[in-house]
Amino acid sequence: MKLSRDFYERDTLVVAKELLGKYLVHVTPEATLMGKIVETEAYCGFEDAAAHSYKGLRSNRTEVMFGPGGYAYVYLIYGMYYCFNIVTSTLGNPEAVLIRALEPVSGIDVMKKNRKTEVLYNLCSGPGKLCAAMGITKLNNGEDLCGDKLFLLDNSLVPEENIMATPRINVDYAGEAKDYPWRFIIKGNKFVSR
DNA sequence: TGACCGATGAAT
DNA sequence: TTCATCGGTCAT
Repeated sequence: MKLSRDFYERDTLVVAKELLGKYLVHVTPEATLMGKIVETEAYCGFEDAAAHSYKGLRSNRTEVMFGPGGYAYVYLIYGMYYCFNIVTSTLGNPEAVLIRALEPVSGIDVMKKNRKTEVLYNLCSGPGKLCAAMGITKLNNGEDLCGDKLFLLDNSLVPEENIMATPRINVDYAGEAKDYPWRFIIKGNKFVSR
């Protein structure tokens, strides 16, 4: 069953945790690509110095974060990698969850081709990697995740005792916000980033 | 119009 | 731990 708008339009930290175990699906001409979410990071609007929307910075890039929840925010990093985020909270609240790692489920042959590697554990174990594997590019920016092309499938909640929270990755520039425990992983899962 | 730089990845 | 890398962002 597809996740609906009201799943996304809630507290970002709650959504980041509850996204663990859900399935990300991308329907492409070549294959239907699917992976289970095993690692997320929350980015919370105006007050989060690590967020692109810090202090309410509103630009062409961040515009989609200000819209309703359940839309894709895809941006280019380091001039060569894409990162896929899910916009959370409601209209006017620029918050999002970065998807950092997936456990490949289907379309694995195509993922291997997209990533030019045969190593299963290396296919989606990082934000740039999973975008390459899943065929997600800036063309998907602003796409409605309640549509039929790029969406999420429900799955049972991961029990609290199987979730681990840690500080976020590569946000050393963010002052005290760099230590917020807003990265969530499924404890013991072998497909998380390093 | 252009100076600046990053929510990474891969090799070591 | 280090380092290559370059399109895009944002302020002008």
